[in-house]
Amino acid sequence: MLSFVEENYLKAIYHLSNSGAEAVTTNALAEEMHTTPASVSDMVRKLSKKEVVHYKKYQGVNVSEEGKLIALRVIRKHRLWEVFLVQKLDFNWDEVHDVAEQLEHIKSPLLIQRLDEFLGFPKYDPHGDPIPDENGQFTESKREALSNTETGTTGVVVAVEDSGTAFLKYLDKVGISIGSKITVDDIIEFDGSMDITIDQKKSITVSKTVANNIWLA
Amino acid sequence: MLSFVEENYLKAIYHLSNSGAEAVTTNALAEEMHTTPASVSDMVRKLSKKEVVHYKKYQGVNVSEEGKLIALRVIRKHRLWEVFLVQKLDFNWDEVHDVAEQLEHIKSPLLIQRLDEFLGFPKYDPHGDPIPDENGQFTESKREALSNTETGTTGVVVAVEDSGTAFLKYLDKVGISIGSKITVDDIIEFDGSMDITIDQKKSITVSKTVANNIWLA
DNA sequence: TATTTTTTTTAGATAAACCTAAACAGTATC
DNA sequence: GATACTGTTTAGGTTTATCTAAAAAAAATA
Repeated sequence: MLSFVEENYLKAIYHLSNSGAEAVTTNALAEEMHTTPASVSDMVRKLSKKEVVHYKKYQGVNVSEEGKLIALRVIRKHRLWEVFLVQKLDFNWDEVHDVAEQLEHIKSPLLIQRLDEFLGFPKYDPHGDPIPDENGQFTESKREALSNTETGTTGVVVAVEDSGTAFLKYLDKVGISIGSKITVDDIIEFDGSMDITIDQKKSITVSKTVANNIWLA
Repeated sequence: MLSFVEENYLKAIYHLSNSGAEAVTTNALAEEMHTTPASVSDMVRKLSKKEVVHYKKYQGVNVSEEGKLIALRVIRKHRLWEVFLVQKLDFNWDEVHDVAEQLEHIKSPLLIQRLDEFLGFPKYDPHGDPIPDENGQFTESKREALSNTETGTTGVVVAVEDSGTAFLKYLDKVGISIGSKITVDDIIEFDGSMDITIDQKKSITVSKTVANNIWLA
């Protein structure tokens, strides 16, 4: 049985190795965990002894098969709680993260099973991120960053890459949410910004940075 | 901000001083917390420095006004989560305690406020124990043990004294739950057992022991 | 290739929550 | 009132997760 802290490290390692380099460096992990490289070295050695990560000195870390499953179960809990908070308790999607960060560590398989059922077995969280099942399996879906599409493309927003408050507030302001239908009207070559129409009503221009953070399907 | 462990000590001190002696002894607290008297001494000194308990060496402990409010807020969270587990996630009332023991330490005033609202501002948990408000105030209610009533009395079950699995299973079997309407048809003087009617439908006989553990209002 | 810089690890310390063993305070018994 | 007993506290040690400072390894640069 892993501690809260160990679970959080595992989640961070899984997350980092899923978004870039194959081996997660000590410094990157220290930054992600808001701690020092020295602390990371200690913890990683401990996780390695528990066989939930693969680790060789100076070579970075990666989750083991067992560690990956543990990380995915924590992610599952996190995302199910986010659905609960938004759908049942009327939280805004930018208010849920800190609370879900706590709730994800509650240990009770029955609780998660019942919560899943209560929520109607959701497959995506309020940010559009997929919810793995208890075996760590995702319901696969093809998706594409808005910034990768061509003029004339139409798609539905299924996820956002950046879950930070600032970005979500911006999306609320311009009227984009999960489920919004977006049509690409024009792409400005100069800076990669895009003219888009939201739900066939409102037309706006979004920067390349914004377009990079919106997933369509 | 208190740690999980400190919150649990505070809850235990509050609980013990509310059910017996005025000053809680080190040994009693050690037993309640499943730890050693030495550990209790350490912790109590620490809580005293934080001014959440009153403590003089060799004289036992008691919660301070501030400590009492903290303890009551933890109890509030515990009981609200119990209501959630039973009402929304279909837990049996004898399955909720361990999970609520974890959930009670989640720190988010907004979460508790919204949960309270979602549950319809319940005043009692599934065992009939009263839920304090955020200021530690209980909604007072007059209640009476079934065993203390007279023939002809009608009342609603508002609480059970014994929350053990065996008793709760028995109540489920005979069809008594919180909210059941009970009419006292006859009292057998010989052993104090009672003939009662449940919800104006089913008539059964309950022993004095059972009647002692059911609260009516 | 030698040297500098960056990254990573180790060494040694700290705080929280616990432990065992020993000392001390308070109470009961003779 | 001295002695024994029980209850409580202190002393010293452990584990977990952190830190700073220093050492070691790897990478970058001259």
